[in-house]
Amino acid sequence: MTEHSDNEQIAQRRSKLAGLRAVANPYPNDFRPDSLAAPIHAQYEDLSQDQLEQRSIEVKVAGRMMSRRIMGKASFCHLQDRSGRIQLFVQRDALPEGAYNEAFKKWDLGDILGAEGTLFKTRTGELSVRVTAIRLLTKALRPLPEKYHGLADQEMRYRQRYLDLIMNPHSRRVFEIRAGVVGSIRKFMQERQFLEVETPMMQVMPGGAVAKPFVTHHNALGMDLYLRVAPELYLKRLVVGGVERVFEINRNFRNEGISTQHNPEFTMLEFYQAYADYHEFMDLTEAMVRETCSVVLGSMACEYQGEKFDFAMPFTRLTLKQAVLNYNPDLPAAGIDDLDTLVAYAETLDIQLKGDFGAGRVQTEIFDETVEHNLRQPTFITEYPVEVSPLSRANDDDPRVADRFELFIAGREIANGFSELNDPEDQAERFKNQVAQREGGDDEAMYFDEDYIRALEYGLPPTAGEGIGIDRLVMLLTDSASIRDVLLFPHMRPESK
RNA sequence: GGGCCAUUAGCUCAGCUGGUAGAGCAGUGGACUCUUAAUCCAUUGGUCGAAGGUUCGAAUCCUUCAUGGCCCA
Repeated sequence: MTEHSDNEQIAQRRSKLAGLRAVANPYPNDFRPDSLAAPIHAQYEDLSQDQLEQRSIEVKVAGRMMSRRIMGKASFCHLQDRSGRIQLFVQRDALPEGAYNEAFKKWDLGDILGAEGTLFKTRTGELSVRVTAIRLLTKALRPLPEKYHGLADQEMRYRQRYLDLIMNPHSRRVFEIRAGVVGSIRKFMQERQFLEVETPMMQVMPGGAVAKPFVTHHNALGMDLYLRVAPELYLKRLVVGGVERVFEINRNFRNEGISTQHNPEFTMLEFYQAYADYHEFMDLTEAMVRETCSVVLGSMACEYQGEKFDFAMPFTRLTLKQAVLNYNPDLPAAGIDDLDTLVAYAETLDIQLKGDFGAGRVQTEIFDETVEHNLRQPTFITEYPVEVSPLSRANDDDPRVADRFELFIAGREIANGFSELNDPEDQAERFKNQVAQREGGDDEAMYFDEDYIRALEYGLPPTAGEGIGIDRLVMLLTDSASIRDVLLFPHMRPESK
């Protein structure tokens, strides 16, 4: 069906494929490599050509042909496997009659080959395989991007990630680091006796975060379901059930705009620990960030977009009010809790406020506008207003603030944690407030979750909880400017044709 | 949602104040048994993102749309 649109090069490859089909199956699956490029280099790089000659090391390698230099009756080419590249030296007279001219020379860049031979060093010192047998394992019908510049078009890199991965080793490296981050965090949690669980992605009532959900439909049940915006309420049900340390690393879905910081689906770590509070979780978070960074980067520092970040030293801790005052010298400290003062000040900043905002909400708006992007080195902001923390425990000394923190690095929110609200009657009141906001037109506000209240009524032990944005952490550790760079298949609008 | 920029051969990119489309790589044919952005000779390949408009004439100017990027909300 795409045949009519084939360009000349694809048409040529198709006709080569037809020729191959006439002789044998052009997609055999009986070649088994016994070596990988990178380990071959690691193990034998230091041997001289004489030593290699003496030891006569035989290898079978497989991979995609990325380059080829034909010099008459002999050729060099590079195979790329999952570990890297290895050069092959292919000589007509070392192969069976016809294999060189009738097969090898007719193959194309991008084809997947299997080769067998002995290791040697070229005159320029590159460890290579002197090939004694070579086969085509998969014919590639489409030509690869240009060998030198590679695939540069960002849109194509996202839409055709497979091509990006073939052409850009750095891109592959980003996703290896991503896997390392997730693996390291999982190990970190398991070492501390947290149990990994999976809770529903499709929920009858979305909860656990202030966000717009996606709606889907269950045909057999004849009902709408929501894709979760957070696993929070389910994880706390598990703590009620006695799973005193629990975590989940999984996808959340939020029906919001797309930007370099936001993808409709993204990955969060959420974890809960009974008999702990938010202070202990700040300590835990510091330890986790340090360990993750040193596991994946081998260092407790990283560089992001030209800026250096050091995780070795203690993270700064600052209350939200103090941070607001620090970055807004014109705001009188005496008026930090006074609604009229805050509103008047917010208006000088052109911040859009709604009539029902209390002092805490206005403080938060001022914080978002003036402070957040300035928090470069790792900084915990504590004592968020209860007004913007519907699931957090209120502070014992000041009921206006919650026992909550957020961690900022490079001006971005990385983590959000708090001592959990485990008073069912207080929680029910706060749900009612959320429902009132929803009825007032705020479609990000929460629903009243009766079963969650029922669970709390059985008793949620005093608990600390936290969420960490994995994508943003990976961006930081891979020096990626856009969340799309750390998602294998970021959301894209359909291609225009 | 708003502003700016981009979209030309399979890929990476040129294309000036409007005059009828180019390079490198890749491909094809030829030479070449130590190359590595291999080299040398020859050569194929285009609905210039889409649709309108202005003009004798549009890749180029204008409008709308599509997709992407960056900045802002």
